[in-house]
Amino acid sequence: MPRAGLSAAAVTDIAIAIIDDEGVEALTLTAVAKRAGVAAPSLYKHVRSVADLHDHVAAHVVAEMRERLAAAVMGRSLDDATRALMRAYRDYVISYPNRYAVFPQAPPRNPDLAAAADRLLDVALALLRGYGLEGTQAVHAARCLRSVAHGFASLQAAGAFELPENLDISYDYLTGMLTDGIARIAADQAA
Amino acid sequence: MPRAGLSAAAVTDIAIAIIDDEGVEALTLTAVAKRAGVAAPSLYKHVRSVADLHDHVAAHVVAEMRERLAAAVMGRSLDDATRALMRAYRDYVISYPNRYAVFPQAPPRNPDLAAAADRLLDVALALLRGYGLEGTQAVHAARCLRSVAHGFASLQAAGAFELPENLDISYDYLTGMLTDGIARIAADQAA
DNA sequence: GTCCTTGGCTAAGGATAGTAGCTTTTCAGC
DNA sequence: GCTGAAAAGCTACTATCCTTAGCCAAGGAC
Repeated sequence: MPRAGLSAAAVTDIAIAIIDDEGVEALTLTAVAKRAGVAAPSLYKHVRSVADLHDHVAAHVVAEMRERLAAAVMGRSLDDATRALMRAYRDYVISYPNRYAVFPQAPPRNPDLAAAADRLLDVALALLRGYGLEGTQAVHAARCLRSVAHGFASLQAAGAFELPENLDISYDYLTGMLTDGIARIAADQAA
Repeated sequence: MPRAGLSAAAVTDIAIAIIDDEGVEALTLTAVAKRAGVAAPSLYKHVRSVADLHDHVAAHVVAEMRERLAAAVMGRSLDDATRALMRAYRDYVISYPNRYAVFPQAPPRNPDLAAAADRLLDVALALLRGYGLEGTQAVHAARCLRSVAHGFASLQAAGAFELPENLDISYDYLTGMLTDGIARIAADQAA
């Protein structure tokens, strides 16, 4: 039995490839094993469980998204940065429609995943700090930002928007709501 | 073997009870059969498959939500109605946190479920018509409404908002963004 | 060259969805 | 009331998936 040269990272990569090709519901240990050219139980040398594999994939997705969002806001500020962040968020979903399904919604109990999520949140908080938002008001603004971005992204990833009307325009309206709303929250903070 | 007196509706009710009690991931035919006091294969007399059962539950949830939203906007118009709709949307999630997880995001292929979803959409479209929104602009506005309401609701249902900051305030900001945004879309339509 | 860690394997067990085919209940129609 | 058929149960079985247990070979450290 020649070694397949697997590793935790390689298994995660295969899992992501499966998700991209066949959707998140196709991600089973059997499917991973088949692609890796290995018997299913062998995967347990690299992965604790299927849930653990899911967490690894999610951590990868969150980190990848954080990179993109951070790059997008880099060198920008205020509404310009907010628009860039929203654009990057949606671009990610368009690039990898199936990956967004593993994006964690509940606060993750897996520490690595939680750390990745925190680093993603930091990007948003840095953006909001540019508006002078701190503390309580920053929390409200972050919740709004997250709700809007996630709401649209999850619906788009799920294929909810069927009508022929231009999605870019819809998203521009949504982005405009958000920038105006953040300005409002910042004004309340100043008051 | 005395009859248990099951029916498709009774099975759906049991499924909903399981979701309420234990979450959507606990909904299995075995669990339903146990509560119904029946062997698992017997359920196939009332249900086509587990996916079919899911669709029935989803149709129930969508119809229930439509009733609540329709009642909330009744007798109101414009921003007053929008605020009432948003409030009712969130109240539903608070009432039945586990049920929202079966809310269909992708356009359902099950005809009954699709019909229920259409009737829910009608409530939103009627609301938007009050703003003078029709056609393309109504589509954009409906997408915004849906994204915001769904984004916040799905995150809240998943338990995403952990911080002690008052959620009502966050949601009020979000609602304010939406009413302002709809006004903007309506203004663009008038232009 | 030997030894130990590592990464494979097969075998097996438990949960779940679903099918096949049988039996009993129930009830409509006579 | 009897009868016959549809409806609603059942057991037995298969397939898929996750997971554990325990064995064996590969391959590097010394």
